[in-house]
Amino acid sequence: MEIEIALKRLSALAQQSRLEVFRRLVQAGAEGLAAGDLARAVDIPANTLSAQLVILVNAGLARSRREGRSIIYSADYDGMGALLVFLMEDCCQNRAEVCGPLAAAVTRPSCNPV
Amino acid sequence: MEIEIALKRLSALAQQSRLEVFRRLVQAGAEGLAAGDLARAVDIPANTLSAQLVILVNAGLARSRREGRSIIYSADYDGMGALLVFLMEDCCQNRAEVCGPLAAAVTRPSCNPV
DNA sequence: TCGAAGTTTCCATAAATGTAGAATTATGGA
DNA sequence: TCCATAATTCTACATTTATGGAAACTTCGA
Repeated sequence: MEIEIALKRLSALAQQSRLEVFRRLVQAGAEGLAAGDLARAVDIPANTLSAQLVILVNAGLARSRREGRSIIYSADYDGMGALLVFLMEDCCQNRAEVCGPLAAAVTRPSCNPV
Repeated sequence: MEIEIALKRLSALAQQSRLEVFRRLVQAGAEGLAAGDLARAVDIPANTLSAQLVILVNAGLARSRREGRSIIYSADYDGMGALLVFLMEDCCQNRAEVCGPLAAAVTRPSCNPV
């Protein structure tokens, strides 16, 4: 992954409300959440949230689609996975000290559903 | 990990020169690098770099120690590992879509030295 | 005790970011 | 066609962040 993209994604996550929004999107799964519902859930004015969502989408961490009058946002798992791989490989050079705790997390059952 | 700490670490990495500095520190390994050498390597004025290093240390991504007249900086692997675990577990809920590519990375030989 | 090397702190300035009111656009129902 | 709903874009303002010159601090060798 190019550094510029990694920086964009890191910046997108490095902000209180955007990180919370992203987590909610992950929880919501593939169906996603309408912008309005999201705004109510995180208690942020619709236009402010809209600006945050633009940043997440632009960073490749979320997607949007229209459904009637609503616009539905969902987490971009591929984008997030690629960021984690970048941090692990390019940034940390697969150092055992960093891999260790992560290997434990990645091999947990929740991470490998049947 | 607390959200606040995660945000601090993400912010610390979400900046061009700091990300580069962190990568160099990872490359340098446990011995680390003197602030001055680092400044020359990344071509940044000493005082500017110093401010960046404060941010990395404060975020728990780097450590410093004095050696004679020099101050040696090194990457904090534990801090970085914890951030990755946070992103994987708390943030992404160990979703298989995100774990997948990461599992591949984590099981590579370079990540599990003899 | 002095001076040089290495680094940080102080400070001011420029640039980027976050926020939300008001206006605008798109959609669907009456 | 008209209205209400859902969301975005425009705009301005306040806050935060990045940057580097100058001064100060610490360490070591002469």
